[in-house]
Amino acid sequence: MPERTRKAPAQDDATERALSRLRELVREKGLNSSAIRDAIARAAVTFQGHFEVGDLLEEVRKSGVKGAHLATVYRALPLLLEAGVIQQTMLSSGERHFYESAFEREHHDHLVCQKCGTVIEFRSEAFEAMERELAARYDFELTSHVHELLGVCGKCRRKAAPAKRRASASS
Amino acid sequence: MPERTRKAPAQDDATERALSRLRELVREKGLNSSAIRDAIARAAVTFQGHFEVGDLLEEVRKSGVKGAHLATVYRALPLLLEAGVIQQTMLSSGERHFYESAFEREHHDHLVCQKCGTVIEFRSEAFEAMERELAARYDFELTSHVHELLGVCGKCRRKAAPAKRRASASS
DNA sequence: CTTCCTGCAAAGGCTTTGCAAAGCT
DNA sequence: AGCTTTGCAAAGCCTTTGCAGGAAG
Repeated sequence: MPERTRKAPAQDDATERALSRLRELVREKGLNSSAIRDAIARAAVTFQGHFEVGDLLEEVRKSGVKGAHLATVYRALPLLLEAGVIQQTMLSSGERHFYESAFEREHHDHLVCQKCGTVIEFRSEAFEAMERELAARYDFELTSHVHELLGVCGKCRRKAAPAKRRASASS
Repeated sequence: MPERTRKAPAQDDATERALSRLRELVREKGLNSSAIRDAIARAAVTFQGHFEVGDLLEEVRKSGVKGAHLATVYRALPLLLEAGVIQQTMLSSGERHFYESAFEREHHDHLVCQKCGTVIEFRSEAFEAMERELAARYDFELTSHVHELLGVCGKCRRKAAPAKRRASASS
């Protein structure tokens, strides 16, 4: 198979490191390790893009684990989050719960096209600096943030608005 | 009864304007007006702070409308949103759906204390400017955004930190 | 009179939980 | 052995929908 799921050479290592980290957390908590949970973690780290719980389960099953159950994925999620393997994202008005791989990735935020659903990640040190400043002003200790810009991408705009001739409707 | 729900003199006017706007939208859509929906709208505009659907229903009932039903509130929500009477907010990781009055209010974002739940609103033109710039860079036309800073407020920090001498807290 | 609105109840999604069996250490 | 983990099914939220009667235009 041509490089379908192959990402970058460093990625496979990262997956392993993520698994180690998860196992470490599991050990710290005095829990047991489990092949299924590892498979879930692996699927989560390797997942390209944003996913929902069902997507993750599907991915796990694709990876060979046949009996995996949705409840099990749900039960694994808190651990994955705590281990920093995944993080929650808030796409599209919070109607659904999305996650994405978060291991050894820099924090980033999202630009979401409301027409085609395209998600673009962006990172801006300037934003972060301003956030820190703002938090300080309110005597807050920041732990995280959510920053999502909703709009319409250029492609969709050109597709939808070729009849843009300043007629009636505005804004 | 003393000024319980009295806010500012301009606020009552705003409530009426919000109602007018809603009625206008209703008329445009060829729908009927209804006392209950107005009561829901009124409760929404007057609501102090963020609320969920249940809170809104409660408020409506407090206002004298006894039989109001949850389904009715749900059915009114899209209209209130479209009329710009309320807007959705995305507090605390999108696990629940919050709304807040949005009529004739400037856009603002939130700073949320994860310990005590306090929500502080902030507005920063600098942020907005940067967002516009960033959107432009990606050829996006912005329609809205979500920006929420999560952290711990000073009060909670001072409350929690000094007593931090417990030994084996497995938390 | 026709169409919309409402309460009620039932149905739908998604997520969590109780249980007993199977698995890890 | 003594714990955790899992599948399964049932229970739980929150939200939506179908229906019949009441209200608005």
